Amino acid sequence: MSDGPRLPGVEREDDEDRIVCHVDADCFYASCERLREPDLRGEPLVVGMGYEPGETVGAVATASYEAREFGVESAQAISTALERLPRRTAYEAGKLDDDRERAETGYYRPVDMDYYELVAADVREILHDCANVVREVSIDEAYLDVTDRTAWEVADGFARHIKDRIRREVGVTVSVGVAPTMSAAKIASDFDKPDGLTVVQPGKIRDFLAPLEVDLLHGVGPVTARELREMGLETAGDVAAADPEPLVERFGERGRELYDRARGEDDRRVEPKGDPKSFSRESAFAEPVTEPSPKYEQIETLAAAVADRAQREGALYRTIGVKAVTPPYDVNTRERSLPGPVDEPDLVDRIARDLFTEFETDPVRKVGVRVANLEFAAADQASLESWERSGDDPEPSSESPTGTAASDDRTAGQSSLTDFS
DNA sequence: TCTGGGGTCCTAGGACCC
DNA sequence: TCTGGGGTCCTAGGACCC
Repeated sequence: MSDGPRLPGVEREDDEDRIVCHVDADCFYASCERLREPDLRGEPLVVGMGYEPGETVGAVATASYEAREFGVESAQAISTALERLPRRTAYEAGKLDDDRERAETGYYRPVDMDYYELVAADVREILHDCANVVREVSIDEAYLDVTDRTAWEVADGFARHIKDRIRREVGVTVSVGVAPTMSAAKIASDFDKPDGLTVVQPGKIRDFLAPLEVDLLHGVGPVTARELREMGLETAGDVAAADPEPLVERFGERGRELYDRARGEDDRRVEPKGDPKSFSRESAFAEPVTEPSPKYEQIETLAAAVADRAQREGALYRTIGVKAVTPPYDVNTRERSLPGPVDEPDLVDRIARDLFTEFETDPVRKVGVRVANLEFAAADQASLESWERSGDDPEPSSESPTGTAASDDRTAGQSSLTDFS
C-alpha cells in the first residue's frame, strides 16, 4: 500500500529492512562426535576419511578448534593432518617413532553422515520454529528471515534465544550473524566463531565489512583473492571504494556482484531451497590407475549408486556424465543429454562407460558419475497433471492394457475419461 | 596443502533455428 | 553464394562453497 514513485513493472514490495539470520554450526561433525562420545570434549579431534591403516587417500572434513591449534584444517590431506597431529592411539600403543608428548596427539573419527543428519534434523526443527522462512544451505548452515519475529532493538536477544535453544535441546553450539542482507549475515556469523553472535544494524553494513580481507567475502576464493590483490584491492573497503568498471571487465557478472556486496547491497530474499539440480558420486584411487578394468568397475559401481539415489528421490534425469581426474590434477568431464527425462539405471551405466572410453588407457586418479537436468515428476507434476486433466485416469499406465506411455495421447486420455466417468 | 566428496553457478564456443 | 541478428540448447571447464 505504500505510495511514492515506482518504476512501472518493478515490484518493490517491502524491500526495506529485512532481518536476516545466518546460523552456522561450529565444526559440526566434531560436535556430533562429541555428542555421542563426551570423552572427546576438550580434546583435539579430527573427523575425516582415509586415516585408517591401508588407506592412503582422504581429507579432513572437520577439525575441532583444539586440532586447529596444531595446523590441521578442513580439506587438508589426511597425511598432512597426521604429521601435524598424530593419532592418540598411536601414542598409546607406543607406535610413534619421535618423542612427542601425549598432549601433541589427537583423536580421529570417520565421517558418519547418517548420524550427523539425525542431529541436523533436530537443529532444523528449532530453526523452523524460530522463523517463517528458512533456507538450508548445507547440513550445518541456514538462513532465516526473522523480520516478522523480532525487531532490530532486540535482535541480539532473539539470536541469543536461538543459540540457547540449540545448545540446550540438541547439545551443539552455533554461531549466528544478524544483518539486513543475506551476504552480511553470512559474514557476521563467521565473525566471532565459535559460539559467536554478531549483529550488523541497518546502515552499518559497509562499515562492518570495510576492514575485512577480500577473501572473507562469500564467493571470493584463492584465485579471485589473488587477482583482486593484484588490482590493489586488499579489503572489502577497497572493493567498495573502487571503480566498478575494471571489476566487471575482469570478473563479469561476478565482479558486479562483488562490488555490490562489498557496499552492503544485496537484494536477495531468503527463500526455501528448491529441488536439487544434479546427483553425483565419485571416488579416488589410492594411486593413478592405468588399467581399464578397475576404472570401469568403479564407473559401474558409481553409476549404480547415482541411479539408485535418483530413483529413491523420485528424480528423472536427462543428462548423464562422467569425470576423470588425470595427473597432476586435471579434471575432465564428458556428458551426454538424452531426448527426454528417464529413470533407467542400465542406461546410466551404458552411457557412463561409453563416455569413459576416452580415458580408458589414461592414468586416472579419480572417477565420477553424474546425472543432471533432473525432473521431479512424481511430486510436482502428478498434481499439476491431475489438475490439468481432471477426471483423467487416476493411475496413468498402470491399468493400461498396453502399458506404454506412447498410448497416452489426447485420444487415449479422452477415452479413459469416458471410462472413468 | 599435491588434492575427498557432493554440490552450485557462470562462461564461452558451437550448433541450430528463425 | 559470402553472410545480419537474436535466441536457445549443449558441452567443457573453472571457481567456489561446505
